[in-house]
Amino acid sequence: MPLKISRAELEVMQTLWKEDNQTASEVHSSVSKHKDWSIRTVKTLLARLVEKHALRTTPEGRRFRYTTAITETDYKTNAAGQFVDRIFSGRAAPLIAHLADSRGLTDEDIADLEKLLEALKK
Amino acid sequence: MPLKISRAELEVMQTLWKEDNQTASEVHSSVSKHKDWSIRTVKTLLARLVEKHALRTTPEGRRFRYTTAITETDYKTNAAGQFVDRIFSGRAAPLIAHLADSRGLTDEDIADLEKLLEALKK
DNA sequence: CCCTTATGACTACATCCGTAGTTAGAAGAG
DNA sequence: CTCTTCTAACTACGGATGTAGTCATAAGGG
Repeated sequence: MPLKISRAELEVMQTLWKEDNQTASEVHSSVSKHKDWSIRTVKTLLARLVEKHALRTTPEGRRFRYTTAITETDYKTNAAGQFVDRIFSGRAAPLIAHLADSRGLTDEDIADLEKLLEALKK
Repeated sequence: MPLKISRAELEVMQTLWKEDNQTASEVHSSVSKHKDWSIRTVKTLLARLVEKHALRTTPEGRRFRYTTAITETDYKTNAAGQFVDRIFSGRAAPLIAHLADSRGLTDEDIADLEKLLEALKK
């Protein structure tokens, strides 16, 4: 089940990955740093994510706390795979080439990639 | 104007990037190798891509030929950029790490990346 | 105890997307 | 000239998405 998370929903997930187990209004405050959404909107997104089993709720008094049901790593791994499949026919190198080309990689990126390659070659 | 192309539309674009300047029914035949879509569906997608200015039409007798109005390279560069921004906060290295981790890179990928890094370091 | 407020449940609605169907006219088959 | 067929144009329709609004209710403030 390849779990589709929309752009707006992802914003909410990211907040909860950073700080798990928040209430709706806490999520709203956190998200407000980036997005000017009403509390309704945030709640709708939370509800949809619960439907999709990306979040779980635990009752606390008369409200909920939301906790992530999938890890950020799993999600990213999946998303990255789907993306390269869709756009780059599954090949990673062309993707990197495009990124390098269009926006340039930072020195940090390059250093990281070198380390990664070292590790891969073993 | 960050030109949104949906999955289905992308399939059509890819066909035209491979072989530009086709009629609707030619595109339909080409696409049929991968997707079991009716000619109607293909035409709808073509029309939507024209609306989005991703394709242009040239009349030929009483029908059209469709030509790409954006290059595959530009599209991919853009898509890759948006993707890393959205999911990986703009950092390429973590994306590669995820790909390497989850599906493994082919030897070819690794070789390509090495060459790329060589070039980048200069 | 009553009123305001916060909260979850449900509803709304325009747009996009996947996937077509219908219609009207041009062009070729006979 | 008539019938079939191909094509563009327009229409359809359910599900996902972005972005909320309404309603009933529980809880806390005075």
